[in-house]
Amino acid sequence: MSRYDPSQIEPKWRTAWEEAQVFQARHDPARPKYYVLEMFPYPSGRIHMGHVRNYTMGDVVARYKMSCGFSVLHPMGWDAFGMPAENAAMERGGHPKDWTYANIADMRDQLKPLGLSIDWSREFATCDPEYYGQQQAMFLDMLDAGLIYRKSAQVNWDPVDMTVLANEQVIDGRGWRSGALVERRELTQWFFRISDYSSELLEALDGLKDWPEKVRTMQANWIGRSQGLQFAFTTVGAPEEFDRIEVYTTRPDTLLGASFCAISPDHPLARHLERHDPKVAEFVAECRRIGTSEEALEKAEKKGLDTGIRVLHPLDNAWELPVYIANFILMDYGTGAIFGCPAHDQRDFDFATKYGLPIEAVFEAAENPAPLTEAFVPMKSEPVRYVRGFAGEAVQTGEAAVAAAIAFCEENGIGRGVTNYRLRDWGLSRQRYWGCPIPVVHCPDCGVVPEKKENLPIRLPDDVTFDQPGNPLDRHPSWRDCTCPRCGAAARRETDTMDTFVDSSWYYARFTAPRATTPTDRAEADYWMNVDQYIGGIEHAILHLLYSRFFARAMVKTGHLPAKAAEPFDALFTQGMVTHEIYMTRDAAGRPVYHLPEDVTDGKLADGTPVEVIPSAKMSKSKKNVVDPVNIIRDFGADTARWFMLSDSPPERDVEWTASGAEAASKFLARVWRLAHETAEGAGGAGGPADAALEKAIHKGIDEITRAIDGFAFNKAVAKVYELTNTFARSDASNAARRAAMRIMAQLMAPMVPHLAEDIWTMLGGEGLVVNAPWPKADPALLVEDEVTLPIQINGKKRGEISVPRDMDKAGVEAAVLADPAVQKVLNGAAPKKLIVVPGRIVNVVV
RNA sequence: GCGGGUGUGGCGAAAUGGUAGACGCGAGGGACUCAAACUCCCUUUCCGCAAGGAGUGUCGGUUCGAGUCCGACCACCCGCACCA
Repeated sequence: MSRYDPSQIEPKWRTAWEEAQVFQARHDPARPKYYVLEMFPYPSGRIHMGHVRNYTMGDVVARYKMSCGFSVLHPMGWDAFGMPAENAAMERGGHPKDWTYANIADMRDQLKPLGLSIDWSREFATCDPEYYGQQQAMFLDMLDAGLIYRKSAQVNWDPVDMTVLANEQVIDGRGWRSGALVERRELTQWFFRISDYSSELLEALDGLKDWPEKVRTMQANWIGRSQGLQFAFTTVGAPEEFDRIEVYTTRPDTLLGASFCAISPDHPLARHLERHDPKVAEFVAECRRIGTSEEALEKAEKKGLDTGIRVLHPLDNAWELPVYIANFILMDYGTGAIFGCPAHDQRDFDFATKYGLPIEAVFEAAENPAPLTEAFVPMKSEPVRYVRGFAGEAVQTGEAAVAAAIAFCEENGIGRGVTNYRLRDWGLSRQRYWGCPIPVVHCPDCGVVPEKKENLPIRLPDDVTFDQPGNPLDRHPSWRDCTCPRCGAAARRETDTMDTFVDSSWYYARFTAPRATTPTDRAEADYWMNVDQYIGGIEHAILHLLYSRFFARAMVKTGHLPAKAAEPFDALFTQGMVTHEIYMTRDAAGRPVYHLPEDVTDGKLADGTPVEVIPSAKMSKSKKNVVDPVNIIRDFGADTARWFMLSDSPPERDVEWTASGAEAASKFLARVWRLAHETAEGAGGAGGPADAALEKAIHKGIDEITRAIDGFAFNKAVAKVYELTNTFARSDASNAARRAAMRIMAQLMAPMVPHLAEDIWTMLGGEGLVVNAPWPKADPALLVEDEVTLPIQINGKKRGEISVPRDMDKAGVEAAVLADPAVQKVLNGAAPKKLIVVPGRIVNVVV
């Protein structure tokens, strides 16, 4: 064989790796460990380019660390519970279990040809009873530890399909299948007490040095710590038991700008009024139709209803404010009631304008105050002049004024300073079949009773159908009926299952001992935790990563993880999406028709119809801008797919898939293979100084590529490999020097294109498998240059350059610069105003 | 609406506050070939014949020097608690 043929090479090396069991993670106390984890996939049935990119990046890290002498854990599993399986069962028939396991088998078959360094012996799916049974055991421990409780919460209810809808299933306030107007309903549901950990989860973010700053910022904002004042309004004309309304404010300094009090439609007072006043009932019902997502509430038009009730201003009892029920007040945040200060909050300003309420400025700009045409909301750190202040200086910052206002209110018995968090408890109940059953029983005598651990796993029944609306567990003839684990009386099993975020909140821990008969194995967790490098999409920046951080703490508390694993992910990397152009034509009615990239050549369909090209967007089935990795691997090989996914774009940014880019990647790999082949056949030049130059280039390459991989700059590593290859191809080095150089190139490329690297390694007489070869080390002596080129700037613009010895002192450089003809011409005999010499970098002459 | 991010040639991009455009794609020219494919070599930010000038989303600022730092704005992307 004398040409690069991935279809021959790739299966051969995968077999070799498998036979040598090189990817099996070994608990070896003598060696340092390294745990690389990519976010596990949902088994949709097809892998996509996003998977290829994600898993290739993880594979580069895993293989590189392996070469550096670490005992590497690089596992793979399946986030296998969730709605799509039930939707498939409803739409196409069949069983979610069959659908899911068939998808897993398909995806595993598609993934394996990529040649990932995965320890497949640790594979599991979250829908395996062996996995979710252990999750149930932890649920019981966490329930026992007071980390889980029940309370009433709201869900989206589809009155036609008689089912609970996910937020994504609510489109413009209507159910996605039925089209019926969605209502809010209350159900008693299970919750994790994540909010007990608010301050800890917030403060521990500072320790996550190897997480992206943006993710830590997003989490900090999500947790949302605020300092404020809680106080009570005394009511006038309110029903009995509602003589006070507790409110929370982060701006107590604006108390004298209050013009109304607003309560949530779910506030107890609103609920009370709803039962007696049809107008309130109608308004509250309208509010509930907005849905449960914060996004929908925030985007909805701000509306309120005057209840007729009044409250007394706490600083002036002669001053009454109206009480509104307002659709934008969240019951979950603070006390579910606020006072509105229209002058200094845009939403309150809009509300006051709409309902004709007074707008009184509390403070104005310290300089050049302007009349209010919109809310005046300066930074809290900016000093302003208080015209209706009641505590602190007349001119002070918002921060100082808030502190002074809280102190004043505490001294005068008006209220107290409190710390509040935006983070709400994590509702884990789902009214669905395809999830982990919550292991409790409802007994008429004993109430809610935890299942006994020896009865776990509580398995999902297989004999269910999806031809009727609602949760099949609710109407299962026998599964739901059981006996009380405490008194033995007839009882009902809990039919809610767990949020799939629970499944993904501890899978990383399970990988350390996937077959253990307890959730984790202490010795294995001690050795392998924490995850040294976690890789996944930025879309998981908040929920999945925050829930996992909480769950690890809950596992520590219940003895399932060592204390060191409270923060489970030491380093996090968030990779960008894979995008592609969109090809579109229009049908007779003018509606868009999308076309697969493989059906488009040179901007035309097979029949010659030109297509409209829409700029790249995230690959999605609906826009048909998808490229199937299976086809790419079949046509070009896995190494080409891997190489292209790593080249061009920085890993954290989106990468555009282009057919020409894939071809170029393939051509380049063929070129490297050819150069290696020629070298193996004895090709070589004169040698001599060329040998030394090539050796120097190789060591520079080792240095640069190693640093690029360490820094997650795979695109730069690829660029350096190109450079090195160009140098190699042009070199006049002897065959011996070329052989040595090419072996090192094989090692440097091995994490990225492992099959090709093995082939080259063997071709050039490398010992054993390149995957087992230790990472090459750059010789520092070969990295230094004797001469440096210094650009000369005149007034900041580059006007020339000089070459000087590397260690020339400043005075020498200055003299050389002043002697430069271009500089002399500009100076025209005069002395420069300033001469800036940055050693080894640049010279700037200011004239 | 709120929170976070991104923006540099025809395209993907590179650049510890120090030569803007490394490397690759595409395009153009050439060599090889009967011809083509493959391969190899050269050119390629824009304006300009050139000298030279302009240029990193827009506007302003700090600095000897700004793609990089600061402020305002625009566009797009991610998240918003039951998609995973």
